[in-house]
Amino acid sequence: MSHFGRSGPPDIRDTYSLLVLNISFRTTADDLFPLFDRYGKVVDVFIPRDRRTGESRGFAFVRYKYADEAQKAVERLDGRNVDGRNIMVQFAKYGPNAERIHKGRIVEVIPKTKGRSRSRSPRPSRYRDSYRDRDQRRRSRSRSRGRYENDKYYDRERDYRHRSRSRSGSPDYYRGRGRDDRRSRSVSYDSASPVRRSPSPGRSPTPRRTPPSSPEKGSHGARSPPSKSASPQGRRAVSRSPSRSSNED
DNA sequence: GTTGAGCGTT
Repeated sequence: MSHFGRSGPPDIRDTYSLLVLNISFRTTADDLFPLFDRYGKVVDVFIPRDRRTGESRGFAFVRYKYADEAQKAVERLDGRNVDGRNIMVQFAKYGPNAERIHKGRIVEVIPKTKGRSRSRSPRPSRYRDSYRDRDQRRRSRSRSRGRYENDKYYDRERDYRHRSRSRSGSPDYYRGRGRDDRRSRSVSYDSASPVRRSPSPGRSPTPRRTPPSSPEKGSHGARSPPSKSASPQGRRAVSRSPSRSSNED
């Protein structure tokens, strides 16, 4: 537990980040710290976890104080069996802000001023793209892909749950969960109950009161002629097409 | 309770 609460990134300016992949989902930073600390001075160990479930994503970041120790840890811990899983230790390739990292050390990709114009600050607009890329990869990580080898089953089940909720066709279940969590912020992660929100019977998302246009309005002076005066067959044959009559409900 | 390519937090 190196950072739980409000301890952000300590200092990565003089540290070397190692990426540990293929770790168990229940492996915590405390389990990796003593293991990596054996080979050098570990500044901090961070394991990205899911914001919804809070579980580990299966990889961790270990920051060493010196590069030689980090290199040693990579060669020594790479391929080690941790918690029954063969972990893969390697130098981090990208930084927290998607900076280029060489040998675990952050090498700024900013163009060299070389006395050209030191006052000019580069404005890398890659923040947007980098975060977008991360989100896409993150949501692509589904915990159920091998089980649903048949896409039709997966799609059918997904549609079954969202058939009446939202037909926006979002291929992600994050939408529904995100909205549901957003609407009830008082719920905590550990206190999250799997209970579904009670369906609102009086749910009327589109309270359209007056129609935007009435073709019959102004023609006869009355938009709703008496039923006994006008037969439904006559109205349907005039204003409604037989093919679109099924849409009326 | 499940899963398994990849690159990170106040």
